[in-house]
Amino acid sequence: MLDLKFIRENLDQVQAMLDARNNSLDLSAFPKADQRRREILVEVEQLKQERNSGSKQIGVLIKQGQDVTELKAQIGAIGEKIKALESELGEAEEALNSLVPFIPNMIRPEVPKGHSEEDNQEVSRWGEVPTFDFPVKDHVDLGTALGIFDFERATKVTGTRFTVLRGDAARLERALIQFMIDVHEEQGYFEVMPPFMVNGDSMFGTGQFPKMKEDVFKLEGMDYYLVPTAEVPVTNLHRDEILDPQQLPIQYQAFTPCFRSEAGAYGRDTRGLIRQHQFNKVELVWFTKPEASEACLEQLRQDAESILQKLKLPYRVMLLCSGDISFSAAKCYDLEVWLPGQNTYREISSCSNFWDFQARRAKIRTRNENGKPEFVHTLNGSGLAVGRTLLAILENYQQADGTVRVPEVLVPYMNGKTIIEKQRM
RNA sequence: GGAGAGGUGACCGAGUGGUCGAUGGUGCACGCCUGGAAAGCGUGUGUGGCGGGAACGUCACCGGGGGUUCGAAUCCCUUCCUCUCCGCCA
Repeated sequence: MLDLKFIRENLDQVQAMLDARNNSLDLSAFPKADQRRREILVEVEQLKQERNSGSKQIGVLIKQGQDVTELKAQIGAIGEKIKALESELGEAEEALNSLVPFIPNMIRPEVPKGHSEEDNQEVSRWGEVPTFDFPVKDHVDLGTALGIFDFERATKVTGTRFTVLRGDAARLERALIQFMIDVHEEQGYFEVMPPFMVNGDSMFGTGQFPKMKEDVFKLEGMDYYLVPTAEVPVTNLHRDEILDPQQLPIQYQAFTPCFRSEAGAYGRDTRGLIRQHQFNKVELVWFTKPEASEACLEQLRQDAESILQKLKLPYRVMLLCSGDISFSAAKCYDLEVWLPGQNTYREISSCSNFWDFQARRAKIRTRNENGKPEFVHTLNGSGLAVGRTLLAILENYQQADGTVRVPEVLVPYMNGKTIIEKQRM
């Protein structure tokens, strides 16, 4: 959320940000509602002051045994006025509440202007795109032939966009999770395993709510939601807290499944593991002092990249443009892994700096040098999306006979297994 | 799920309608004392909104929301959470 004062004093900048994001949110109601709120507030407070001192006086007079009937009536009348004004105040606040939480984050100046993912800026590339002297299969064909995926039964058991991993694929998924956590542990991340359901306040804190309500799964009759990413429970760990500046930066990692309704993606990526309602992810989350966050984003990105490097998967780094960057983010890098089956790079990690946007929503603060509370900066990134990593391994490590080599660093996690072959059952 | 007890400031803990943003203690900060330290003594020590250049003023906040009242931490309703007992259960 943006600071009211900031919006008030920089409405042009906020509008320019909306334009850059291709966001058609209408700010025209803001100045009037904001001004009205403050005017009424001043008036209400003045009346309350009168009431407070009057009430105190009544207390004194009663002790002295004097008659207070008339004064009571006077103060009572002030109370009526206050009630009326407060309902007006409520209207002004309602107007602000239906607008301000829907305003996305300001964007860092170095973020390129653009309309869609076409305009994202390539920052770097790592690794050699593999060449094959046989017809390349995509992960669906590979996995189905190997008997490590069962899409049909997953559809029977649950529905579309779910998958059953079998045998070595299930093991590889667990191996990847364990491997990622081990690497990040060494990089200084403290592991937490949070709840996989969160309440509405947490969803608001990280910016999923109120705007993206239709993108998450809600539990019937409860204010509980399946986590769309570990970012939500982990960032909200410190909601309503003032963090000791000496503890910063705090670096967490968390493995969780992620649940997404994919409401806006009906025809897209219907084949295979790319876009599922449920997928696993190891998430990295930072809480930093404001002045440190820009450097921390670079570190975070490196930490995520290191997983791809150790797995020897070719990838490129994209700096998202203003039209493609998410609601809460001020700046975001996507890591895109090479997928031979699609002959293209696909997103496998997203590393974002949220500035003080989430911290303000979730009231996560620290203290500055003068001991005054100030909002922290929050950052997070996938390190990495596990399902897409598995898919990338299958496609990049496939062999002519349809088997798949296990990346060297994962062999110990696979009980020494080096090749994934057709499953026995 | 049934019965009961609670939720107060960084922490402990008073406060059951009136000058209470809240006694006291611990902790913390600064000062005095000391060769130095401990002890002791003194002073200070919440957050947010609004107004103001600032000093400061004012309003709000005693789990959340609503109500009664001239006035609520204190009374009523509702909701969430914690603890104890019973039930159920991986």
